[in-house]
Amino acid sequence: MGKTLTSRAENYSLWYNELVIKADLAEHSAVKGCMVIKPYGYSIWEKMQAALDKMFKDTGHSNAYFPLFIPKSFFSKEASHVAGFAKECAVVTHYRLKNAPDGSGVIVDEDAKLEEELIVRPTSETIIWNTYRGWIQSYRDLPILVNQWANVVRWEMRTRLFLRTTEFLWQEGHTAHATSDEAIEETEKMLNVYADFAERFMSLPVVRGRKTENERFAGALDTFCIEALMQDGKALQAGTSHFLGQNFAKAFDVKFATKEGKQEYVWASSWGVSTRLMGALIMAHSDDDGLVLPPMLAPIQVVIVPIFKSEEELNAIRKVANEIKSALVSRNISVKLDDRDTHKPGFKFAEYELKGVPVRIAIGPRDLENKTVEVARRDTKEKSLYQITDLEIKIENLLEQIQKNILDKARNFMNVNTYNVDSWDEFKQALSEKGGMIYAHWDGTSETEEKIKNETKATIRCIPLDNPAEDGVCVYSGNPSKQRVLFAIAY
RNA sequence: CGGGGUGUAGCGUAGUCCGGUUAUCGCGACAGCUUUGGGAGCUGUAGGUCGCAGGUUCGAAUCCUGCCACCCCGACCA
Repeated sequence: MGKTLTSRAENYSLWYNELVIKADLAEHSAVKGCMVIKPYGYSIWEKMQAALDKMFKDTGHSNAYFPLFIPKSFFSKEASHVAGFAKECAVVTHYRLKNAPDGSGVIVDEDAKLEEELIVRPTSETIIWNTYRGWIQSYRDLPILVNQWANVVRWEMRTRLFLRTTEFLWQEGHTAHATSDEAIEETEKMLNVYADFAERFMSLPVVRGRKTENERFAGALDTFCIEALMQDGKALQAGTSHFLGQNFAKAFDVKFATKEGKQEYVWASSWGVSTRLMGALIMAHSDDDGLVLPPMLAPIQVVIVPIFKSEEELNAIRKVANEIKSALVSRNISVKLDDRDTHKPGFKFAEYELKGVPVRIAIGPRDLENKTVEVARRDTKEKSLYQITDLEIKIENLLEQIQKNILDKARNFMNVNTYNVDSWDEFKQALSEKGGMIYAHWDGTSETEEKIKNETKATIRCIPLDNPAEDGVCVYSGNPSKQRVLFAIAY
């Protein structure tokens, strides 16, 4: 069979690439750096979207939609923002094609040059804040709590399916507030929504923290993030939430009248997660046999595989299988009955393992006699015989257990691979030997951060929010430090 | 964007250095029979712009030029 994966130990990055393709999540398109998200992969993304969208709505946000194109001049208005994104923008310069005179196809019509070029959005702060100017006059118009689900384009030099693609899907929340405190509160609230989502739905433990000045979002006063640890010991930034201060309000002249009748600039936050979460999900839990999906995000939670020798046997099993299916569906469990007679059970077992279906129920003639089914869980590969009575309740419990077990396993992995380091030699050795999340003292300067990055490739992922104060000396410079920060090699 | 590698049927590949009948093999697909509690067996059939575009040549998968895409390493980044 051609569907065996390269093992993680052999070549982690090859394993990842093969898994994404063989599990039918996505494939490369004809366009450099852009992927086709296939139905199975997209249905996982839809589950993520649905859960996040509900969390956004529950915290008072509404969805809206802003244009794909941004006038180039908008980017000049916030200096650090343009500095951060200028190098990776796709630019629309013309609006028309024409037939080539030599009949070789179509060419750009030079007569159709745009007066002002349009940028394909790499993020929407500028177009949104330009719009907000018209929406906000008074403190009564605030806060604005808006999210948009959209695609964005960042012309990255090196791409990888889901982890970094030229075009990607994401959501971006953009909020406007009357006070700094309120905007900061929003920034932190949404960071917590992300962390909560990661743990509850993705079974992914994360570290919440604050970015250093170097790693801050272009145009933000403060950037918060959640960082997760992948199985190869590298960290992955899984979501960010920014306190933008009044930077965009000033750039786009968005002021409001306070209760006292004074004109003041509006305070802002923005926050986002992307299809990169798919990459995090895949890399955090999957094994050498394929995908391992937490039940809450699995498109198919339970697959039923009949085992039969004859058409009559299949019919008898099908009757029981359909009863089980209905019982499970009535408890909101998504079930697929794979009664194809064109593939053998072993083939189906392997296929659903590759695709990460959390629970498999096999029913054969023996089971019909004994009123049992064979239940196999994807996370541990354990198989056991279940009495068919109240099966839906048992399966519901099992799904919860699997969800929890995957989280526990990931958390344990993170704990084992998180450690304190107190000297430079130890730091370098830890990075080259095991990777993982390293807590070390840092003198707080960008110079030191930069030097550490150049010498080891490790970056400060964040200054964790729940960081205890602790006196120490910087592992690199030996200068005094008040707390440890989180270092890792990152995706 | 710099360095290295790759591109031959849906997938994986031989052939490329050293040009020469009808482009190799396996998996998969299709048909039939036998099978079905961990990726089935046998027999037969179909499937190819050799990444794309030029060029050299009597003749190009093979040599030359340009381009496109993917993979790895760097720089950049969610």
